Amino acid sequence: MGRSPCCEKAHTNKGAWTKEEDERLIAYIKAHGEGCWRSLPKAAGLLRCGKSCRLRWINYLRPDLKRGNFTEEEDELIIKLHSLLGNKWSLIAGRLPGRTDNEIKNYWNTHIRRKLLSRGIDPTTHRLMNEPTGTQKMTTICFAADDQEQKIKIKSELVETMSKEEKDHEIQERCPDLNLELRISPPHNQQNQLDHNQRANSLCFTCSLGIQNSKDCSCSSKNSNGNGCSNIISMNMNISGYDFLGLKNNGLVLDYRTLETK
DNA sequence: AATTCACCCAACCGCCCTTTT
DNA sequence: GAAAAGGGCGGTTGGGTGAAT
Repeated sequence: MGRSPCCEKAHTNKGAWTKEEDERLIAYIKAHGEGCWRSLPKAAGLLRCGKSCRLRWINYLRPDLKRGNFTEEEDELIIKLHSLLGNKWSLIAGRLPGRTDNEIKNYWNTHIRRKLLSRGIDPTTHRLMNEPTGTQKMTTICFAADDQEQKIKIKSELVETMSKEEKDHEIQERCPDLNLELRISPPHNQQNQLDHNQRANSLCFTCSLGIQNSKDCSCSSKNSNGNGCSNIISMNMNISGYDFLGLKNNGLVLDYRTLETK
């Protein structure tokens, strides 16, 4: 069974919005707020599809939009977020205040793709384009480097053509790389001086991704107050003022749960 | 000056997911 | 539980604009 169209196409305008239409839409949303896009056009006196109104508002008319060129920092942030999230433009936009998913998507396709290609980086995989393809494999985040079961799982993913030595080396390469606590944290003596309250506020990696109470979550098991964790990422990196993307964060913690909010 | 080409970006389309009935 | 409705997302398109010829 097909779905009914979102609006009556025969009686709706298409194409570029006029100034008058913009003003009507702004006035209506100022008076009534966002929401119920289906009924909005009629209520606002617009001959537009509700979806079209929503898009126009979100991508162009919203007062909190930041217009103008992307900064170098925004460029790098987009690249790093894209390497983590792929074409999840709305999630990426969630980390760039004032930017829309459509704007970022367009910017990616027109500027950043070319920029990466000029650096010899594949914009889809974020790998060097001359990197041998024989070792390409699925990316796995390893939460416990000395976990034998995890090593076996990774080993099974590695390509058949690799020798045992290569596979072992690959495992050695992968797990330490993912032990973010060891790599990014301040020196050990500083580590020990972490304020107890800071620890109490930290989240494990799975919780930072918004996956609370999962089997990988170690928040509740490590601390008497139920908050500490062996996979502390956000708090430890925050000490140096850089989030786990390697970007200066001015003391703000990157919490993936905020990626959902726009 | 006219034409062609390349680029940019606003807007549309169709699908998917979530919520409501 | 199924169907419908609503909203959101990513891919694509097409018109406008400036540069190159």
